[in-house]
Amino acid sequence: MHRHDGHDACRTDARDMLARAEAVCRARGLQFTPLRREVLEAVAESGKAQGAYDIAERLSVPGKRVAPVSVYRALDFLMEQGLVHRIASRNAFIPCAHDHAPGEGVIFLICRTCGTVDEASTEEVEGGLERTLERAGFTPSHSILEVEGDCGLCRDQKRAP
Amino acid sequence: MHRHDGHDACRTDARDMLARAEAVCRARGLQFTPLRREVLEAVAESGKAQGAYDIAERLSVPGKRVAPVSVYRALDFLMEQGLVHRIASRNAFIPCAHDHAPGEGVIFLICRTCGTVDEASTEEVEGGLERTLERAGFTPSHSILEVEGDCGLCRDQKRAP
DNA sequence: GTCGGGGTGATACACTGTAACAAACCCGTG
DNA sequence: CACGGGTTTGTTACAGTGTATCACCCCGAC
Repeated sequence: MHRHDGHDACRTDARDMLARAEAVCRARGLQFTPLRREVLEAVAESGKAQGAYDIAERLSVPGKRVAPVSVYRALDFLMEQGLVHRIASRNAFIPCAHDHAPGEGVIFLICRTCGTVDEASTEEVEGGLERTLERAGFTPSHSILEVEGDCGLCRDQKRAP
Repeated sequence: MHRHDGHDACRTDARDMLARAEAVCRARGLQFTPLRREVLEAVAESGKAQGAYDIAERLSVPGKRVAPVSVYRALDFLMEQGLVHRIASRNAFIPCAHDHAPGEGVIFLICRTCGTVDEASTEEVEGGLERTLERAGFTPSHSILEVEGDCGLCRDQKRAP
């Protein structure tokens, strides 16, 4: 599982992500264009979840404006390739921090204090969730699991300020 | 747990809900105003999740327009009292179908075919979720659990058309 | 070359939600 | 009854999120 030892760790993640994204696209015969790279970088450069408009603003420089619609298209692409996740409760996006085991879902751990979003595996809830759905006669296709609270760092800082 | 035997069942639920809402407000010394009643009725009259603007339109009649902002205020009130839930992945609202055991969460079962939203208890995933959060050093304050898929009725209809 | 498809730019628009202020209402008190 | 304070609602305006549409560009295939 992915853990934030400190916020500098994200920088390293970003480099890994770009390499992974490049590999994924090459393997699937898809284009990893400059825009897509820049959007992925913008998402990856912060542990926090980024709004599409934030990304657009960050990528815009005097003379070259990146419109939100372009960001959305790049994000759609990146999400289809599993490189970016959408946080429904925040209307925001985060880089996918790790390769997921096939068939396994993700729990998003959203820190309400520092805004970072961590990922955890669903392996320990999968069984109970399946039983619950089975009992309800429901056939799942996609699950959203988002938990808001305080991450370890912020909790410690509150306890010993 | 709440089960949809057929869509007519929702009509009955709606009546129960209004009675319960009235009781809850009286017990807490809060006003169950006509607007709040109408909004709750509008939400309850359909098993589907309703958008705030849909509700506003449904409540508006020639000569008396209900503005979305009024609907939002009523929804905020109803959510605070636990009478209505918000579905984050749909930007929509549903009536709360049952009294929740204290300290227990809800899983929303969203049918992508007919749009109805059912509720299930989190009791069978609670343990695994707590262990996962504990391991991640994360202190939860609020969880969102939404599953999209096919409800029993729609699955049966697909299997035997 | 030109034809076609994917990607991008640009504008406009739809949908979702909130801020701010005024008017109406309720209710207890003097 | 009149007053005063809190709550609810109406109204307008606006911020934030996401999509539709069309034109343009690039590049590879025929």
